[in-house]
Amino acid sequence: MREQLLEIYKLLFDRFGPQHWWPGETQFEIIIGAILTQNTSWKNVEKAIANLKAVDHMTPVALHRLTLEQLAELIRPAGYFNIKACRLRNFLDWLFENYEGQLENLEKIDTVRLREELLAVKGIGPETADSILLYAFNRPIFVIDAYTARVMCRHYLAELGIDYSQLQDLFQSNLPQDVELFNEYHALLVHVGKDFCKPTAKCSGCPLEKLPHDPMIGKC
DNA sequence: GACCAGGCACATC
DNA sequence: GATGTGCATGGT
Repeated sequence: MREQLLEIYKLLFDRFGPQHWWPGETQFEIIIGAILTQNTSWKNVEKAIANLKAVDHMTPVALHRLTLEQLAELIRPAGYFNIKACRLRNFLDWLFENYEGQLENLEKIDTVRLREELLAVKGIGPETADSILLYAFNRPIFVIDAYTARVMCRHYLAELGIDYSQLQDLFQSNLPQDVELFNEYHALLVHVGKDFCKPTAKCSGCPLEKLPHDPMIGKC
């Protein structure tokens, strides 16, 4: 498995190069983006982030001062705006009630505990927590998403229906615990997932095309 | 107009 | 524990 995972990484990196993830200017913006992109295309998230920046509210203090209604209106383009406004508020409440609203106070928390605390925030699930850990806090955690499952299942490297923690363990136990590797690998999987590995797409031109695969495997 | 997009919580069985 | 459903905008 280790060799296969490294081969896939090499094929993807050689074709697409570094992805420079996460798209976001600050640690806080990365976190906000991670929550807003839940089941939503990044293009829509960009509009919501642009709205927040346009009114100079891309900071914990400014965002925490908004009413839920104001927050929801600003993030409307990202979809699910009412529920996501609550989720952002939940995160901010946790940050202010426990860490004085300072992200730097989270830096000293060990990875296992920080993950548990993030998961305890209502609206932050495994993928969102892990995206925050890897991309905002540079912790060696491998992010799993729908694209990851799709690519792995299509190439017979995981069973259909494999759950989040099993798939995450597959990567983390077979790869060096390297933040940069985890960063690029996940970003590359998203890239190939978008371009070539849609449920009904053909594999023609995919850098993984030469590997054993079943093009009929779509959603996992 | 149908389908999909970088999930998650909750209800029901 | 597994499965189904609501949440919502915007692009293809």
